[in-house]
Amino acid sequence: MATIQDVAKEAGVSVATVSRVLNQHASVSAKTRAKVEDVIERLQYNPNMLGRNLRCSQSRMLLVLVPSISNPFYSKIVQGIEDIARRNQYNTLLCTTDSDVERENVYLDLLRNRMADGVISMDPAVDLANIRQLGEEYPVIQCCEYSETDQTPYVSIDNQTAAYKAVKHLLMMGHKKVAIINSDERFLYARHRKEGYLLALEEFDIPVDPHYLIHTDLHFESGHRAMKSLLGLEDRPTAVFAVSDTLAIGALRSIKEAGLKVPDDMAVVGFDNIPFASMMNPSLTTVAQPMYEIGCEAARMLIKRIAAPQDRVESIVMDYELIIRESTMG
Amino acid sequence: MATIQDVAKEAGVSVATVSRVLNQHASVSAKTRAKVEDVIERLQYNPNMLGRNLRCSQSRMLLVLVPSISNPFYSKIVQGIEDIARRNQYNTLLCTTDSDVERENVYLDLLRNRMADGVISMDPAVDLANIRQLGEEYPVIQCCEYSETDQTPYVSIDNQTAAYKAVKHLLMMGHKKVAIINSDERFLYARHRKEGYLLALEEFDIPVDPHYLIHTDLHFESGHRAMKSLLGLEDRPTAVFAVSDTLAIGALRSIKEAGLKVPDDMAVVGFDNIPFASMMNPSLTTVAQPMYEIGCEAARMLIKRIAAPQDRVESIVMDYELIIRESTMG
DNA sequence: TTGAAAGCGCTAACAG
DNA sequence: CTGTTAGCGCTTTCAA
Repeated sequence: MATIQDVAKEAGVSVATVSRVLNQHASVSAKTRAKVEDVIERLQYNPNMLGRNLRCSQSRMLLVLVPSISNPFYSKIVQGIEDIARRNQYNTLLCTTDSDVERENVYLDLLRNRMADGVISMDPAVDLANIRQLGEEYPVIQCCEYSETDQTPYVSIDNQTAAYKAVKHLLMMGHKKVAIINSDERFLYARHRKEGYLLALEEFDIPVDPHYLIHTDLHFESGHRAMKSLLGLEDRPTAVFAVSDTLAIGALRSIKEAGLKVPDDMAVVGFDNIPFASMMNPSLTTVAQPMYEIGCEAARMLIKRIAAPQDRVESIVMDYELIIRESTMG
Repeated sequence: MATIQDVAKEAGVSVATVSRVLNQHASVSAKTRAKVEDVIERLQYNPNMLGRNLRCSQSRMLLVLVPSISNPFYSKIVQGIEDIARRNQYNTLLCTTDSDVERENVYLDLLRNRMADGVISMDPAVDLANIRQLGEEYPVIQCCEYSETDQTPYVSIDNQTAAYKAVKHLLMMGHKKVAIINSDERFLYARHRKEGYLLALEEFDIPVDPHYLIHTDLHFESGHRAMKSLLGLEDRPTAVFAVSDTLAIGALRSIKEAGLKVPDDMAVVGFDNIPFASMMNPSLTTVAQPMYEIGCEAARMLIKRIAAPQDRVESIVMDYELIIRESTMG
């Protein structure tokens, strides 16, 4: 394992010169440069980033906190982050928190340890007070889930309006009994989507039935279970709005197991438009989030912030789109 | 940002002592330890890993190369890797290669740059000669896809027998016309699964119809397209074996769009048993790979290898299981 | 255009 | 049990 010293000695120059060649400094004569490059090639020299990172006090690493990597929604966002990171010579440290505050905190140590130059947090479990304080000390971007009360920049969509439109679509199709399978309301997006749901009901003068309000996590087993309990209701709904495609997919399965037809017996709307949504049978009506672009924007914001920590970074609200498919329009 | 120097000065001890406290050395008196820990707390000191890593010449980072993070098959494996890594104080550097050799090579530079202590490669696109050479210089573990000719340790399943059993299941149900949607045969697992397919056909004295052999990538759009062309055949098959659940899911969609019934008009078997497989309508018969455990084993092997690079590490062949569901058994 | 030298923050001999 | 010191590999003044 050759070091910069070896290269310098072999090329008959100082380590400073080798470093300059490595970093494309203009102030190196063509001849010297050629000589050094030749030696680098011959010795198969690879700069040791551990040394460089210490010296430069940076890791060129972006910490990305996701609740789960299994949900294709997050994978898509991560793809966007990675692409932008790579283009800016950053690497991505992807960490799965399972929405566990403690685990999340361990990962945040990577920031404090200087193993990461900044963090994109998608983790709804985040201790918000914590994140805010962190945001004052380190470059932090919130993605999808965020705190309304602090200044940490975020990228998200208008969850309330999006949910409102999804539910309105069901109501316009004549449904009077619409349930919602929501996630935990400690998450802002869950609160917002519920508000949208309520707004739509109100507009159509439909009273809220508390039995139609279910809270759970995002796994499709949970969607499956939620739908099952909905189907067991005395006065069961004719349509359901699930705040995540994974939940909706679980719900579809439940309905099929009960021998019912979608959308005739039960219409279903999901949220996110993960790639699987269009492959389902029936295909899933859903609110499409621009997942990849959300990731890209978050990464751009973070990189900007790392480069100029004191600059103000504007939060971004992205567009969404209701995609109508078979699960509501047979 | 306090350094170890600050702590030492403030506590009135040497940096060596602080370092000893940090690293839980037994040889520190309780009193000194308490004093130092108190200062650490007060100064909110966090050790700078950049310094430690340089000094120790390690990054405590595991490089993980996956073709794609969108395929739940890989996400599950990555979960296993991450869990084991975390338990051993390693972090995971997850990199998506898109099966692009060049991108992969850029990521492998992270090894050469000492930004990672070892690598788990699941990338079928890997330049095999390359990986072998790398394996001589660095800790490398191959996962799922591997080279038969070199000594780099791997963890995988017996793809040939697994495919054989999957196809045999179809043949036992009376199918005489069984197609295979395979991926690129530059991948060992693709060659093995095809061999298993051929073996089963041979055992049942069924001649191979070249029209029933399709090669493509793993996206479900590709499965969708492949099935469509299969359905367009003059003498179309009555069953299909897809070498990945994603392909099978695309195929299911195609069949439904053609107005045909699964499994009556067309039986479908997938491979992997990703979580979505059981949620499909109809649910998908598939070969279950122990994805999570595969990841765990790969991580264990790598960590062992990093600790003792010269020790021999045995490759592991894991079990699989054919899971029969509605897509073949109505 | 180049080199000498300092130092990023940490760990680990070695000596006491 | 604790301190002194060297040095991991690199970049970057500063001076020549």
